[in-house]
Amino acid sequence: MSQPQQASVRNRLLQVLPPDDFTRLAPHLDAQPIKLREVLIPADEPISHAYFIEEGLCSIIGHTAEGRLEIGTVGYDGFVGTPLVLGTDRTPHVSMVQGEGMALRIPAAALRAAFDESATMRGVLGRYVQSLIVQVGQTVYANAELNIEGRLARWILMIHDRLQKDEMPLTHDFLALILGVRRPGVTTSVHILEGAGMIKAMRGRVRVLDREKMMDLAGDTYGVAEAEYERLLAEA
Amino acid sequence: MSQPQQASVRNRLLQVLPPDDFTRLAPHLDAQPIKLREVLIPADEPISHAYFIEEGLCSIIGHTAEGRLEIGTVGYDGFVGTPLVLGTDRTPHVSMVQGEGMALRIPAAALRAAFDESATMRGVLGRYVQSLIVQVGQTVYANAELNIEGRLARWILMIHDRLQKDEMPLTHDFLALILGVRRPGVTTSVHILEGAGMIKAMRGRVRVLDREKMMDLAGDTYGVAEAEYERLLAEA
DNA sequence: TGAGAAGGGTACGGTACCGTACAAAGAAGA
DNA sequence: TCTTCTTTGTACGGTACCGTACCCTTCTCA
Repeated sequence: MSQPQQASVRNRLLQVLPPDDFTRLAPHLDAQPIKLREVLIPADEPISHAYFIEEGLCSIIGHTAEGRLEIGTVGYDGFVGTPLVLGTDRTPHVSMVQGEGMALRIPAAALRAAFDESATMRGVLGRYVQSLIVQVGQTVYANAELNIEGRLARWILMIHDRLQKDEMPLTHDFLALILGVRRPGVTTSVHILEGAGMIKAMRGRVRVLDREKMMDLAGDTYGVAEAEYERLLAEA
Repeated sequence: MSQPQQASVRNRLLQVLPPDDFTRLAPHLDAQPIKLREVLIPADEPISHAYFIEEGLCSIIGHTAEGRLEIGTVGYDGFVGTPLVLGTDRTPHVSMVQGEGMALRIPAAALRAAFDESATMRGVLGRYVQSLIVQVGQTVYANAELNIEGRLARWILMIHDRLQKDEMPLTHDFLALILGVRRPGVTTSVHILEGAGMIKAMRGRVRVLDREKMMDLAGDTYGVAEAEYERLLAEA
């Protein structure tokens, strides 16, 4: 009997679901380890499962012939596979694991059925989609207005929220990919953040030291989406 | 008897709705002229109506203390007020009219009721939200990877699709706001596009001359979202 | 018709970031 | 311990865009 209990799940969406709704999903939830660089949702292919993240981190990535770029970040605050609840079975975006952990996986059909049957379920998952839209909107803003240091600070803050660990595995190369900048540009910015005492950088790892200072750097681009998320999840 | 007939609406979402769903909405649809700079959805306030655009153009704008920036564009291809179908009544984003026209307005409660009652309605409106997410994702990409000319070309193409007129009212000042760049930067880029025969610029107006060339400039940032929209609307 | 406003053109120094290249240092396996 | 790969540090010229400033043209309206 490995069905998850609502009291013991870490995913915040599953936590706030009315018990009836959770019961609807529980028989179909399947605990799965998620591994670094694993693709949970491939591009333009039928989505077989949605993943409620319990631990770890997943990026929603827009890719083109010329390159790729992160457009959204999902942790234990949400799920990947939003197209399923938006009435379609595929998307041009890739969802890829960026931090090891665990997810509760549910078959597409089961999620859709539950979504169709329950208005409260639609409310919770819909509001999460809304918060994701706000997050992506903030990313548009950040890419347009902030320099690399600011974007780096914003991104580290977002990851810190979702991993809930002060130390995270991050190479400069990976950060360059995510932020859409040169790798040496990341190196310089990492030094600036480190010099200001915001982080401690080690080979392949970064430790968060001072969130406040990073929030100053990120300015308005950090906080709006986070506040919206909290507001939306607090709604009945 | 001023209720709109489905055969005569120009909004593509209303067109593809099953007749039963359209009938559900029709009694509540109210034809409204939309005026330049009019705010259809204010920030962080209860949304009273959604607007299915029949003609004209609306921008979804992210604003902060330091500035504002367009994150999405809606025309006769969609509607503004997406938070209503995502289970909430407000959003930090502003929806503002950028091109005069007309919209079919519907009270929030009526839209929500219809959304709740009909799975097919959820499908159509949900898929539109998905296409909007893809559009915003492409904007993230465009802002990160393209120079001003490219972003300008992309934006003109998107507006051209939605206004369906070769000539559109656009000041450099406004373009600078939308693209998040300096006004003189826009002037230079407009000249480049004009010199390449892509557009003809006049005081306060721009005429589209050569879409193909602009698509070359915009590269991958134009087309993905548009293809996704067509695919999604074609789904049963 | 003439004043004011709105829109557009141009210039100039400054800088953030680019593309590229190469070397040093840490980790991992033989 | 030596080799090899990954990751990080640093340098260099080039350029796209910035902030700011000023002037000219076109439109509007009294």
